[in-house]
Parts: sequence; C-alpha cells; structure tokens
Amino acid sequence: MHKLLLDHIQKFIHLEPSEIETLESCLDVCKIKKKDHVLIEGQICNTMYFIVKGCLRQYIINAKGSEQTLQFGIENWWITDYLSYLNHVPTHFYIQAVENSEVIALEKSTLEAILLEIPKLERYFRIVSQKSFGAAQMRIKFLFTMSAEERYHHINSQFPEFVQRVPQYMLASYLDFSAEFMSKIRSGKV
Amino acid sequence: MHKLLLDHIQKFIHLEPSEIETLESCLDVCKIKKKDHVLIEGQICNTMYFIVKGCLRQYIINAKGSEQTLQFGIENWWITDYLSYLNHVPTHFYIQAVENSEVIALEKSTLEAILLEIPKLERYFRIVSQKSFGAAQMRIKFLFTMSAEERYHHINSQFPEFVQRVPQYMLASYLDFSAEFMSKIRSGKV
DNA sequence: TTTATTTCTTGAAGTAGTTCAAGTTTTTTA
DNA sequence: TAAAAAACTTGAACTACTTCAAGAAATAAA
Repeated sequence: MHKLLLDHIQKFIHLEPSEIETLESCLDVCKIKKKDHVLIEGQICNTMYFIVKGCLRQYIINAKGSEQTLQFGIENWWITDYLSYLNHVPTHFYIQAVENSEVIALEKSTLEAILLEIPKLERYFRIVSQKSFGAAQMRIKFLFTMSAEERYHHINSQFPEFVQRVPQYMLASYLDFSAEFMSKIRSGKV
Repeated sequence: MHKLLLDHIQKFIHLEPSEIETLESCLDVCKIKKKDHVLIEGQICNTMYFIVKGCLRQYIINAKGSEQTLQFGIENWWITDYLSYLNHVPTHFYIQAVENSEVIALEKSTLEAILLEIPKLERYFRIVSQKSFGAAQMRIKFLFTMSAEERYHHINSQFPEFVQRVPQYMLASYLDFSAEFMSKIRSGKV
C-alpha cells in the first residue's frame, strides 16, 4: 500500500506511469509496534519515515529524566531528524511509535538513488520541507504567544480527534507544560 | 554582488557557466534600511529574501502589544514566511531589517520561472529548507529543555558576536524571556 | 554639541506555572 | 479475569519567571 505516498507526491508534482513503477519498486511498507523506536539519541539518522497509518513522535529526555515530545507525526507526514540525516551527525532525538503504525522507511542511499533517477522528486521534497518549516514557525509562534490554557484550548478546538488519540502526558509535554497542569486545565481547576 | 548566493548554491549543487549566467540575470541586490519592513502582518508573502549583508528578523506583536522575535537571519540565510508564500495566505509575521542590510529578493513568479529553467535548483532549495527545519527543531529543543539563564549562556557561548550585534531586548524575546530578566541574568542578579 | 530617542538597569510585588507525593482510574498483559 | 502496568487526578508548597515604574546610559539625529 504505497498508494498514500504516491497520492501525496502527486498533490505536488506529476509522475509518469514509468516513474510510478520505479518508485513503487523501491518502497516497502513496514510495521512498527507501539512504543518501538526507529531512532535513539546518539544514533545517526539515515532514514526518513512516511507515515502510512498510525502515529509517531519525536521526543527528548530532559535533564530531570522525563520525556518531552517535540513533534507528532500522523498519516501523510514525514518524520525524521533532518540535521542528523543531512549532516551525518548523532541525533539529539528519539523517534517512537505512539500507536501500532505502518511507515515507508526511506533510506538515505535509496532516496539519493531515486532522486537521481527521478529528479523532479526534488521538487516534492522541497515543498514538503518548506511546509514543515512553515509549520514549525507557527508552532513557535503559538508557544510564544499563548498561555498554557490557551494552547490547550487551541489544539483541542483545532484537532479534537488528535487530542483524544494520544496520551495526555505526551500532549502536555508537546504543549510545554506538565501533565498535572493539563489535568487541572481539563477539570477547570485553574 | 550575487557571488555570495552563487557560492552558497554551489556548496550544494554544481552549476554550469551558462546556468550561472541565467541566474545572475534574474537576481538583484537591494538595500533595506534598518527598521524597514519587507513583510507586514496580513500581507501575502510573495518573496524569499537571501541576506547578502546585515541582519533581518521575523517577529510578531503579541496580545500585550509587544514584539517577540521568532527568528533572526544573517548573511547566507534565507528568510521568508513559507506558509504564506506556499499557500498564498496572509502572514502572521513581520519581517524587518535589524541593521542596514542587503538582500536578494526573489519573487515567487521569478523563482518559479528559474526553477523551470534550472530544475536542479529544486535540490538546492530542498536541502536549504530541510536544514532550516532541522534548525527549528533544535530551537524548540533548547526552548523546552533549558532555563532562561541556560538559554542565554548557551547562545552567548555559541554565538558571542551575534549577541553583541542585536539589541538585548530583541534577543531576550527570541530566547523567550523579558528584557528585564535578561538584564538581571547579565549582571548576575538572578 | 545639544536634544531626542532608543536601549538597558534595578527593585518590589505578583503569578503562571512546576514539583512532589499519594491515590484513583484505565488499559494492557498473562 | 486477575494482576500488573500505564495514565490520570488532586492539593499543598514552591519558584522561575513577569510586570510595573522609574531612572540611567548609550546611540542617533539635528
């Protein structure tokens, strides 16, 4: 089932049938069990993951030993550590499945080969990463301008299904406040 | 003086002399005076700016009416609002020169034409935006894991010249604390 | 130079969040 | 279906920061 990725690509560029075939031959869907990691701090990240089904998250372990989620990825998103990937340096991050998930894991060497064969895919990855960067800028804006309570209500009104989908403590850390405080916001005790 | 941009591009891809010529014919350096804006909240962002000389920043005005800097750009960086640029929607941001600066302003229509003529530039922009996204991820990590004091000392040890280069209150908002608190950190009164 | 503007500093009072610890509920595993 | 593990809740004490207000210093403009 690479259809999802092919459709996603074709939202941004047009592919010839032969190119679709080439692509399909390089891609494999693989399953990742809930809580399994595809990247661990200190490793070099050599793979980009396209999420076909499920949910992954990127997180760090802070000085106090607790996890903080920096980013979630769901269906139709790419997730990776671009800095580690591009510069071939050890990553600062963990990437883990939040649910049982299916991803297309694209190795750097495979991707480079595909890009040589189908150069117009550069355009696809260019647009996708520009959008991701734009989203990261908006995320920083929200973190800077809203109070904890506002951040919770904002995500809850924009993405109510998503809020139900992930554990509260992960969402709390993603919104940069404690799980306890989240609990108080939800019960109106703040 | 497009040499800086051409050099930057050629760090990532190889250009033929003819391509360099094509490119040069499309580019113009323009000057932006300190405090002038190249983007104002509500406008649609149609331009990417490559900074040849000087410093620009992206900021917002928060609910209390004060400015918060989300991003700085210096020599060899691109600055724009990618979401507004790609989706043709009004921007949430201001982009302003912090110093008298020189930039290469690349209009969307010009860029699209250049990309058709020199498709391998897609690769350049792909890599640049992936790096930017990686940097944004690291920025979120620092904001999440370090205290205000740690963030100040970190930037001060990593980029001491830069810390001297911009007003303290702008840097404070970039690091997400108040100008007053920055002053106290610096004088050791915290 | 003088004046105006911008930037930086300082202390006092306030607050939006954290931390801890213990208990409860829900989900998963055997 | 029992037991274990994971996730959520609650209140009390604390703290890393903010806000305000006023003045001092530095920079830019006239």
